[in-house]
Amino acid sequence: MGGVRRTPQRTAVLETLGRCREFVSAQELHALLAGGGSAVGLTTVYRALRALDRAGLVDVVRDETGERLYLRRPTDEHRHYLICRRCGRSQPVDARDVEAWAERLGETTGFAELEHTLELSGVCRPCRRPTAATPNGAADAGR
Amino acid sequence: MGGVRRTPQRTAVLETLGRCREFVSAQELHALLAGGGSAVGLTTVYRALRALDRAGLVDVVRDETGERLYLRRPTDEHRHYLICRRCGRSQPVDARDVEAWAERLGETTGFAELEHTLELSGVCRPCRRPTAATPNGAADAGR
DNA sequence: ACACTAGATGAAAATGATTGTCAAGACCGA
DNA sequence: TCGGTCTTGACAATCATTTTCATCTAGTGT
Ligand SMILES: [Zn+2]
Ligand SMILES: [Zn+2]
Ligand SMILES: [Zn+2]
Ligand SMILES: [Zn+2]
Repeated sequence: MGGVRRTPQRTAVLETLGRCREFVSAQELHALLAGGGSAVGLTTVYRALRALDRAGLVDVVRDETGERLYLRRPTDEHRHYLICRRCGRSQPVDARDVEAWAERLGETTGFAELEHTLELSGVCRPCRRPTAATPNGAADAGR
Repeated sequence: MGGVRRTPQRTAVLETLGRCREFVSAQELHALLAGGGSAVGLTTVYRALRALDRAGLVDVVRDETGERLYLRRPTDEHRHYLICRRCGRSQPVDARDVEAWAERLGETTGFAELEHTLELSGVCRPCRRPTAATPNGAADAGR
């Protein structure tokens, strides 16, 4: 009985997501899918992403509005990213120190089943230009 | 010209928030205010909380649904909290190591104006009872 | 005390991501 | 091939938060 079933929709979602080099929202992914032939229902995109999240195959961050953004994860352990508030570019950071710190937290606080989310943001070098004004060359690359 | 104006509504929001020992949502705060004589419009509660946030007078966390929760901050520097997923109890943690780590991140990555949010959750000791069943004594304290 | 105006209020409507519904369709083992 | 289970997707429903906009007011200057 039962198991996760292989369907063209899920395949499409995973493939399209895999092609994305930056974090994308469910809505954006849905649009991308619609654009490239394979139209998948928005509801299905949400469900697929949630499944991928549970399966640990994607990293999830929330932007300032609370919207969830997904990125296919290369490794098998969770990561944290530094994301540019201007252009959306993301860069994985080495957070092993934080991971260790978080782990230790369980022992010192008496809390169990610890979980953590760490959102890092800033302004990347390319996005930092002299005086303002300039509408930023490659205007808003991506999200 | 210009400035923040002192109004009874803002006073009420700040006072009521100050009385809360745990994180509360804007909606909850609005209900509390309505309960205790001073009725303040929901919109105003939202605006007041946003202002308090900008002023750095409150700590803000987002629960798993993305809803924002506020707690009046005792000190003048930001803090991180470990929050129980069962009862909502919160406990400030010493995150100086993480703060230092985050600070260093700017130098190594070239990103500027770094910001970070760190959400920690777990299950507190009182919420961990033998086998399930028992509806947990002080059933759901708070949120 | 009075007038004046940038700020502030709040009821109601809009927004927008996410989830629930449920009938119709597809996968896969027997 | 058959049937039960898992999936899909159009659409409606949620729900926190934001906009709108007409009305009010704190606070400054006269
Ligand atoms: Zn950038
Ligand atoms: Zn981590
Ligand atoms: Zn607890
Ligand atoms: Zn911090």
